[in-house]
This record gives sequence, structure tokens and C-alpha cells, in this order.
Amino acid sequence: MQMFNVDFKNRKPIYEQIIENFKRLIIAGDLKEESRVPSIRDMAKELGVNPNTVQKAYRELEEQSYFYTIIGQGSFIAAPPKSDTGKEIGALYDSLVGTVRELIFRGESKPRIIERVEMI
Amino acid sequence: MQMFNVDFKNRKPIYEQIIENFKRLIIAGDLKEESRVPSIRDMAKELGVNPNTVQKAYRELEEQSYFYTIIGQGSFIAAPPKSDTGKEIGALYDSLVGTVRELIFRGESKPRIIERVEMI
Amino acid sequence: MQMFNVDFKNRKPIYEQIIENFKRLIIAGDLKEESRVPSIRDMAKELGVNPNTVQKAYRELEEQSYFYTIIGQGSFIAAPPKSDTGKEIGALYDSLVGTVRELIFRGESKPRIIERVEMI
Amino acid sequence: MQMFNVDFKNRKPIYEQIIENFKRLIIAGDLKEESRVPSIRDMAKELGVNPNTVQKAYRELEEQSYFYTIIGQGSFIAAPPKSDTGKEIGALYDSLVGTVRELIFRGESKPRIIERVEMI
DNA sequence: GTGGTCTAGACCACG
DNA sequence: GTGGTCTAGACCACA
Repeated sequence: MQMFNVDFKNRKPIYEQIIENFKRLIIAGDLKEESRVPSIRDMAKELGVNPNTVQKAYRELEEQSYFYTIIGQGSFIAAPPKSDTGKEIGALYDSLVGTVRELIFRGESKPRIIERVEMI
Repeated sequence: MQMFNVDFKNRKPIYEQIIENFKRLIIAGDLKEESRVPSIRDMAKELGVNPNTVQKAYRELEEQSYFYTIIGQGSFIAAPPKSDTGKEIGALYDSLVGTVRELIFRGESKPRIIERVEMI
Repeated sequence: MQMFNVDFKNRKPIYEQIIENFKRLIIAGDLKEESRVPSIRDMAKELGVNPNTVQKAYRELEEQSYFYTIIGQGSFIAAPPKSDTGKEIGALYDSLVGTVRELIFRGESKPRIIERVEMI
Repeated sequence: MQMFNVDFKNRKPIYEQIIENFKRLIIAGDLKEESRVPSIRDMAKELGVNPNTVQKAYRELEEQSYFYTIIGQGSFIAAPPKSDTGKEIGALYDSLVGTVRELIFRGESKPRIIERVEMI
């Protein structure tokens, strides 16, 4: 039983793929708050990558407040961020706007896009 | 008169910044179909970057059908793509979904997000 | 009745948190000279941590002369150190200078910093 | 000619020593805004450490806005941070208060401490 | 056993 | 030549 896989052929760095997969699982609710995530070593073995690569991903997830770590015990899923600086939210909205603009340019209608967002 | 600038201090590669700026101007309608874009050399001088960097951006813009090139004449703004393979559209929707999910996870409400999309 | 708590989610090692909490309580005068501190086992139970962790904290507090231990009786709060080797004082001043320099660099004014120190 | 040295015997991680040294030099004004810092490889050679270690330090300095990096060109000293979130300032003041309290406990007088701060 | 630091290398993207 | 990613492995601090 494996949580997810990484695509070695993908141009996207492996550590970023790990980050995104964890974000996805957390956001989807598949990984509950306070639950423990596999140790760096186990995760590395599971994915077939080097522990350093997993560590880099875990560390970034911690910096972004998705994980918290207790040395000697492991890493855990953190509670959803309460108060945000607003800086990251802004960046996310910027990304959203850019993507929607490109979709419209490529012929997608705004109602259709909104319909898709509604489905989420 | 300069179309745009690149931010050297930004982590984003310069060639990607050039691509995004062109996409933005084309999508916004500031660059009309069939109009000629500056030559690689001129653009490089204007932006203060290496011609290789501009060339890489132009080549990618051509691959993505935003530009078309007539050898010996230069590059031109292409007409908006009509029929798409659907592959890129799918990728854009994937990106959209991921961004919206993260916004929701960070406390934004779906109506608020849709409101923002409406404004585009 | 518990003297203090440790924050497991904090990056700071638990044994260091224990040390700092004791220092804080001693410096604030909440723990009087010669008073007995809880045994390692009790403290570990109270905080919900491993006795080894408490032991490490106590040992360091003893080395820094905040505690003294009578074998078979337990650990006690020591009198404030009178004559110091000067080595630790120097280190503390170094830390102070570094912190103040960084505050100034980040835009804080020296008078404002001194004002804050006055409040202590 | 070497900017600084690292102490391999020190318990403090090498990458943190590098960070602190750079902060010190920047705050002292020895490293001017926009000036280029040695490449990761050169710095590693100079200090006798692995490039990865230097990279880790540079990256953190960039995250803390002391450096900015242009891939393919190198790292540069950034302008002093203008608007701060206030979060880091608070942490610095907390550290300051703790250090001053410990100095007082160890027999230093507050006026003497302030005098020392004035000298900075 | 856990994460954190570090080395000695290799290969890639960027300019 | 620059920084970025990754591997294979070692040693240390923490609980």
C-alpha cells in the first residue's frame, strides 16, 4: 500500500512532486490532522528515492505549515492554517487569474470555467 | 517605448518571464494578430538580456502557437488557436483545480473565488 | 498544578524548552532559592515526556549553576551566581549585540530598542 | 583574502555559521547592496566545505531576504527589507528580552546593559 | 528509530 | 560558469 508515486521522467523536481501529492492528500482530507506521516527513510524507500530528497519535501511542507515535526518522533499533519499573512493567498489568486485568462484565450467560455470551479 | 520589463531578482527564469509577458499582452489584446514582434536582437537589447534567452522564449511561444515565424521576415502574433488538441486545455484545468483547492484549504470560500473569476 | 508546559510542535528540542522554562521561572522569582524542584520522574510524568529528556535538562541546569543536586535528596534551586567566570556573560552580550544589530538592520530605531529594554 | 571562517569544532551547524557571518557583514555594511557574493563553488572552496552546505546557507539567506539569486548569474546582496510582517521583529525582541533577563540575573545592571546597547 | 547535518560526487537548466 | 536537483552514504542530536 503506497500513498502515491513520483514520475521520474517528469521535468518537475521529485521533491516538488512529493510536496504536491501531500498537499493534495491533505486538502482532500485523506490525511487527517495530527496523523503521522511515514518517516523520511520509509517514504524514501517506498518511492525509490534518496532520503535527502524526501527530507527537502518534508521541510518545505513544514515551512508552509502543512506538517509539523518533532525531532526524534517524526512528522505530523498540521491543522489548517488559521490566519494567513495574505501574501500567499494573493499569489494563489494571481495564478488563478493567469490560468483563467489563458483558458479564455484558448476558447473556453467563462461560464464553462465557473461551472468547472463549482464542481470542486 | 518598451513593451515590458523582466525582473532579474525574480526566481522565475527570464525566458519564462518573457513568455508570460507576451502571453499576457496577446491575451489582453495589446498585441494584435499578424503584427510583427521585435526581432530577437532588438528585444534582447531592450530588455538587457542575452539573445539566447529571447530566442528560447520565442521558440517556445512559437511551439505553443502564440507566434509564427517567417524566415527572413521575423516573428508575428498568431491568430488565437481554434481547435486544440485538448491536452493543454486539460493541463490548464488541472492547474485551475489545484489552485482552487489550495485556496479553499487556506480558508477562502468558493463563492468568493467564483466572484473573483467573474471579475476577469 | 503544573509549572509549565512544553510545546511538542515547536522546532526547539524539548530539553531546551524545559531549560528555558526553568530559567524563566527562576529569573522571575517564581522559584525561590533552595526550594526543591520536582524529581525527574515526576517532572517527566507531568510534562508527558521521556525521563531521559528531563534528565538532560536538569543536568544542563546544574552545569549552568541554576540547580544544585544532593544525591538521594533531589535537585534544588541554587542562589544566583555571584562571581562569574565572565565567559558566559560575554557570550550573552555577544548575543545581545547580534540581536540588536539585526533589529536595527530591519528598521527598528535604537531609542525604541532601548525603550523596550527599559521596560524589562 | 577570505571574508570569514567557519569553526568545524563548533556545535553550531556550518551552514548557520555561514548565515550568521553574512548577516554580520551585511549589517555592518561591509557588503554593499547589489554587490555579488562569491559563487557557491568558490565559497565552498574558500571555506573548505561542501558546496551543498554553502548552498543551504545561501538559500536561507535568500528566504530571509538578505540575498537574491539569479540562476546562471549568481547571488547578490539584497536591499534592506522595507516592510516587515512584524513576525520576525517580534521574535527578535523576544530573544532580546530573554537575553537581557539572563544578564540581569547574572548580576549585570540594567544601566550597564543599556550603555552597551548605546555603543552599538 | 527519528530528523538534521554534511560530504563527494553527478547531471541538468539557465544565461 | 551559475545555481538547482539528486544520489549514496556517514555521523550526530533527540526522544
